[in-house]
Amino acid sequence: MVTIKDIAKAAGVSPSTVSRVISNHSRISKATTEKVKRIMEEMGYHPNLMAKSLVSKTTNALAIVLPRPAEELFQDFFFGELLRGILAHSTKAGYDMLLSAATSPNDEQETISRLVLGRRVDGVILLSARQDDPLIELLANHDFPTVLIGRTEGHDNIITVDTDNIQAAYDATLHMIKQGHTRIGFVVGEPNLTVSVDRLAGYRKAMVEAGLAINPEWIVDGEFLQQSGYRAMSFVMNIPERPTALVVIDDITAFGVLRGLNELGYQVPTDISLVSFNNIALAELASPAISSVDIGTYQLGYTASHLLVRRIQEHLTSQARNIIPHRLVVRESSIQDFHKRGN
Amino acid sequence: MVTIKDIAKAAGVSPSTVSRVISNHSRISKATTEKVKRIMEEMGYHPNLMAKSLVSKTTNALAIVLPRPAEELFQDFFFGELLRGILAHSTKAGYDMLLSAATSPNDEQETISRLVLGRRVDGVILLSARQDDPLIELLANHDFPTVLIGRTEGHDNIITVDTDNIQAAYDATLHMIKQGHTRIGFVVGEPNLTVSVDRLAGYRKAMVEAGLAINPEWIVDGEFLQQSGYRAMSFVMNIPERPTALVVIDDITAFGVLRGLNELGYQVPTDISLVSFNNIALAELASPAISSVDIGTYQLGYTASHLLVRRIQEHLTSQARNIIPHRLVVRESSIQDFHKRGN
DNA sequence: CTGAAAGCGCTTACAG
DNA sequence: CTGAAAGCGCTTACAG
Repeated sequence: MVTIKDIAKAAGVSPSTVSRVISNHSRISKATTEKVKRIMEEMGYHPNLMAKSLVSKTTNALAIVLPRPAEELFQDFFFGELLRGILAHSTKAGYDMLLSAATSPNDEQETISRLVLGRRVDGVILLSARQDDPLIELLANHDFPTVLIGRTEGHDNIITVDTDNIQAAYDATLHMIKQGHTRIGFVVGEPNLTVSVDRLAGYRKAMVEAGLAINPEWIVDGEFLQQSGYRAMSFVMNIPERPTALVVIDDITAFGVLRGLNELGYQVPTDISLVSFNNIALAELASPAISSVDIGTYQLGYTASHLLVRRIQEHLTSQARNIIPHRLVVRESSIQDFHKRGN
Repeated sequence: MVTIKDIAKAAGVSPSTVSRVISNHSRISKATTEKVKRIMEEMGYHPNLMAKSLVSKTTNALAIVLPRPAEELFQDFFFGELLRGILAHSTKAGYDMLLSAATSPNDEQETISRLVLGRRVDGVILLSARQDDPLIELLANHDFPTVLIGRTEGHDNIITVDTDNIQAAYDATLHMIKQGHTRIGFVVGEPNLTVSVDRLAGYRKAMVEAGLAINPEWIVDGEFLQQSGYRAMSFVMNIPERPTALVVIDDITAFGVLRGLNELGYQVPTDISLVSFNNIALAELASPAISSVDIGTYQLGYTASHLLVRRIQEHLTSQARNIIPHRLVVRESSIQDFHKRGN
């Protein structure tokens, strides 16, 4: 392991000078700079990042905290796309990303304390928000640079990047209403995630504004669906006044819905229309292709990293709440004509 | 920031003693241990991980190197599942994971040098193997603890965890042959990935052993497929002696194939049968459900982390090549009867 | 069972 | 433009 001292000795200068050359310090003669750089090259010098961190009190690393249970999350392309956006920026900004998963809630607290209070990272990105998340509490109390993808209340030192999920669900539902549907159902997700709460609210809002009734039986449990798409859909389709359209919490769930309907012999969109959220790559490859609200997932991730780095480097808390625009991508699953035209 | 010195002072002992309490050193009196622990709790002490790393010369962190272009990889559930397995183990073993993406090949070398030679991590997991990968070269030359998910040749200090892809493709092809197919095609992936090479080889082997001819036109370019599943499939289905079955490089590509066939009005498996690889969660939710070789993706990841940690902690190079067993999961896409029974 | 001292590899005022 | 010195927060022989 070649150190700064070795370089200094070989170059006939002091360690301080070598250090200054490395950090492009201004007042170093060109001659020295060149000589030192040449020798570093020759001797294969690489600065010890730990030593650097210790004295600079920065790590040039960020942590991504995966929502528990990490078991499921990767089943969703959504997180992959989010990671892609985060990494695109953080790599460019010169930050390493630490991926932190926790098995239990206690575990999670401990892991984060260790990383954050142990100064292993300079900032944290939380990938999802629960109601009254103790983790957010912890980070806010320490005023630790944090960006949450999602929303939270009552902590204005936590920067958030989010979709306007109420509006997004409103738009999706309105799309169905415009297609002439009046009996529109909603397939819910995990209830204590804010995203679930918001999307359901947007759906309700659109229905109410359009003067349409909501039959509680039209609200389908997405969790139940996972166990058996067949039975869940069988139940929905046998309600006397069954919905003719469904707004589905996310694309993966929509795949389950599609599958259940298929097994029952129903056609989408002829028998029932579908729209969902996130617009993962496969939504387009489903048969029929699934209409989905594109929430700019990559952009969410990229922006999260960007805001976090800015917060760290410039010590300025930017706007607390940042919204990434969404847009509905209409495909076969919600347009009757698509099929009839044999598209 | 409360340090070991602060604790020492408050507890009326030396910093050495505090350090020993933290690391559960044997010969420390119970009384001192308890007092120090209590005070650490009271004062909210958290060890500075960077300082610890500097002196112990270990980081308790591993790096995952994402294959370039990171742009695409997350589009595949496969990597998510792999990450899940890796994290499951590394978290348990007390290692943090660093996620490293590189934009360009040069960049990649530089990033890895920085992490590895800068002692930021104790080991590296490479997620995919190319022919003559310079990264493998670099890591092998430094004898740096490395696990490759895939295979490589001529570096016996690189531990590998892999699927027997030749056998897996052989099995998948044989499955088709047993269904009575004689004209079986293959949809290839990126040609310079070893996994592509191996799966194609396994397909050829099965065909040759069964005495079946391979028409070069039956080998379909998966890359071309991405641009237009429609045109790629249209080409295949219009070959005079068109294949009646396709072995597809992976599930995502199979979705593209399915989509192209659908647009052309062909039925799977009635008109053409399909089998693919990886068995991502969505394979089961496709319509029809896709037959796929389950390669134990989670297990691949878990094992990779396990072997790496063992290599680091016990300094023993385990078996260079480790194979995770695979098994074919048969679904509708390759069984005519499935459909006829209305399953 | 415990402490004083040296050191891990770097940075950064301070002085010249 | 450059160097000597102190220090970041920890660990670990060495000595008692």
